[in-house]
Amino acid sequence: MRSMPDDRTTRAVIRDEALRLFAAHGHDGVTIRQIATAAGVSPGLVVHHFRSKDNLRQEVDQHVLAVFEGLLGELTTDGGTAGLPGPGPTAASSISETFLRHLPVGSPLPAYLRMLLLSDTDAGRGLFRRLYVMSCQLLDGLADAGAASRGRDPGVRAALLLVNDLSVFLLRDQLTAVLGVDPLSAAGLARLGPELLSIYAGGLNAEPPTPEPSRPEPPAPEAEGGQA
Amino acid sequence: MRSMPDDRTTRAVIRDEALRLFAAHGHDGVTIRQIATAAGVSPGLVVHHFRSKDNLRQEVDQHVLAVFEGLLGELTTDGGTAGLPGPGPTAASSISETFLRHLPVGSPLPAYLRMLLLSDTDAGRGLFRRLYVMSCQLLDGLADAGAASRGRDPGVRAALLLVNDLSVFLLRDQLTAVLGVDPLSAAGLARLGPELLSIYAGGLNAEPPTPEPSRPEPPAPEAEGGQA
DNA sequence: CAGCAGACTAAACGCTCGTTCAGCCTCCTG
DNA sequence: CAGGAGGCTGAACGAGCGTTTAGTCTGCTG
Repeated sequence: MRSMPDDRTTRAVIRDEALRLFAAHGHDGVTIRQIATAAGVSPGLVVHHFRSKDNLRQEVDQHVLAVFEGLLGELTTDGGTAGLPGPGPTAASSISETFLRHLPVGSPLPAYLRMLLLSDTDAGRGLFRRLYVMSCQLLDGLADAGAASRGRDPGVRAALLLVNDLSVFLLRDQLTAVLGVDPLSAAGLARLGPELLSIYAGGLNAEPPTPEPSRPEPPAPEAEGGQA
Repeated sequence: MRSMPDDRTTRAVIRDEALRLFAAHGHDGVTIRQIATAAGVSPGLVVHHFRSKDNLRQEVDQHVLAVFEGLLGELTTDGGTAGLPGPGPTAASSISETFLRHLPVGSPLPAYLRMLLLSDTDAGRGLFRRLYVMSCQLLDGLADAGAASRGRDPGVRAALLLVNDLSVFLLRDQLTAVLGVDPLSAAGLARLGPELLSIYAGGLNAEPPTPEPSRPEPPAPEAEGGQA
């Protein structure tokens, strides 16, 4: 090893490149040879460090879930609604948003978690269950604080709040193409947040505070459409 | 051809089996040999009828989208909110629900559309754009009827309503595992619908009409209990 | 200095993939 | 009845896959 540009071991480099590629193309869409090339090593070395491709997949899964849990720990010790000056319901819509704010911008972690959630694996089901429990606790907290009602069926309401939050996450690219702005970027959140907040605060019939009676515009959603 | 159990041509049988398998496992998760076996023919015949696997994929895509458009035509001529006696906002939450009611129960079409939406292909992007335009028109109609407000940013509000509707669709299996009932079955809709309607009608703070102040239930969603 | 352990590579194995090819059988037509 | 067209099969090809193996290099240790 003549020159090591970073302080990660070769094993960690392979793991990180596998993470990045898995996140982008899914577990089955990536070959050991691609991972090896991305990490700058030979395919044999990947198998030398991790016993097999399936074992590498499991190890990356565990690593991602561990980082995720660690991040969750930070967020709860910080205080769930810290940093947001708005009223209660904000927290309900910020599970993924708060999560993203604590990650480097180019991190492959969100995409990996998205892939896991959609992957029909035990890891994905466990992750969703984890998020569901969190959503239940969050709704319970909001209800105790008087910021929200538990509704007729609290378990269902918590599930709805969760999947609605995740939908922006899962359809991020599609929304970007249609709205002209990444919904999870700062600019996107500035546009999406108030609208979602308005619905959660007063339902679909509540009137918008700012007097701008512009119509919805079905056509011309193309890139960077500078609409209202 | 000694005995043909149905009136479809062999070509149509291959196409339908490809549709079913693609819907379940994605385009890259299915081999020509699997499709051939499912259709009861040899792999060579699949290539004989469709020039290549990629061409078969495109043809199945087109077929699915054509059926989808046909169904959309039926729904709009039937009248958008027909069959639903509830108030206005019902229609906003029933794009996928109304859609599903017009399909045979075991139809692979929903799963195929889900896969397309998540597939990062031109077909998927076109489908989402189509749904977005529909959502914009639907919000516009609701607003004209006084059933909903266009909000501060109608384009964003329409997008949010769409992705929230789609989220139940995309996470159907995960919700089934957690709630113990398929959210898109009749029983599931009976549980989910009122809750969503309540949020859309009055926001998160509106009190439920039935006096059942039970707590949200984080534990015991279905089979085996929660982890760390 | 001898030798062992571990990081690492290059080559090759067996397998499955999409695709091709030669040929059979069964109609339909002249 | 001759003959061509098309549905259809089984075998085979080349490429790429995950994995195995043999062997090289390097640094540590006795």
